[in-house]
Amino acid sequence: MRVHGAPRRLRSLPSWLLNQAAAAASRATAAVFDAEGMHRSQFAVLAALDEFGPLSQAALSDRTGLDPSDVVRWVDELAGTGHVERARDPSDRRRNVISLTDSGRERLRDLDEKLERAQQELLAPLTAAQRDELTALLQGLLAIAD
Amino acid sequence: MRVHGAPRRLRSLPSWLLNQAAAAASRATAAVFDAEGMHRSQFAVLAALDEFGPLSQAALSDRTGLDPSDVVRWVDELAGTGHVERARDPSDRRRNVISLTDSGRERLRDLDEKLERAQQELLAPLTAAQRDELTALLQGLLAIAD
DNA sequence: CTCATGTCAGAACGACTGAGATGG
DNA sequence: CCCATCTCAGTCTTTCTGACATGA
Repeated sequence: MRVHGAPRRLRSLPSWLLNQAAAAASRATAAVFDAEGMHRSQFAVLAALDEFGPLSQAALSDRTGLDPSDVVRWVDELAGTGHVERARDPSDRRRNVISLTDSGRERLRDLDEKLERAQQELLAPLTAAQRDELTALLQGLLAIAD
Repeated sequence: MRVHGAPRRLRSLPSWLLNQAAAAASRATAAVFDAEGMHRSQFAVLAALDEFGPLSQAALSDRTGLDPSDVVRWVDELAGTGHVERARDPSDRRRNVISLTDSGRERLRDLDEKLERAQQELLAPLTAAQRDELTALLQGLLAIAD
């Protein structure tokens, strides 16, 4: 993508810059996920399960921001590849309890490393201090505390 | 969207933060474009024409980052609403010369105002200094000089 | 009855691909 | 002949909507 010659109106507009930067970020991480035969959203699901333990699909939707109907599909795939397990919650039989398998945990560690390298690549034009600052500002914008 | 309870792995990952922030930015500006019956990409086209004067569609694609085949459609619509004019370039008859009409220039000023308000809303959690810093960091990330 | 949860099919959208027509 | 430009049709992806079944 050519952005170097963009009009000032665009290149000084935060919403446009965020969209361009997100596109660059997607390109940077796509290679990782493609190589692993895995999808971004699946990584989000694995991350949520690793941090919070077994969760219902509704809780997974809340934690990841994924649409509930999409959680169905990603969990289907992750269950198919053995990275998570789906079980009925005995205490509330509407719910599925999704839990991480050892294989899922391994895959997550794999992805951590490779994603870290992708971040370095994406953020290459920035100094270490600037990277931290950008991260902090984005967290602030999204009202997320780190 | 619920991001407040996202796993640390996600909420400290710049590529994820950029995607979430871009989604928030799209939501903030969608209201403006919808109300004006106009699309983001049309704004980008108008902005490029206003800053650089009449351009071929290929040049518009370069300036805006839009796909050439999408430029066709947006210019179609903008010509239909009278905001731009399409003329054959006499010096190279493969090319269309797209130029902004007075009506297009007016619309652009309209959008400037309303988009500015949308930015304020989007960036509300940040101080003025932080907003400038975020803008500068994103420009740096995209290797854009302001 | 109501609400929450999970499931499914498909709509809507945006970004892109490939092929063809025209002309330099 | 090769390349640039524009156009069109259609794919691919992601996200979301609406309807439904099950169960609290």
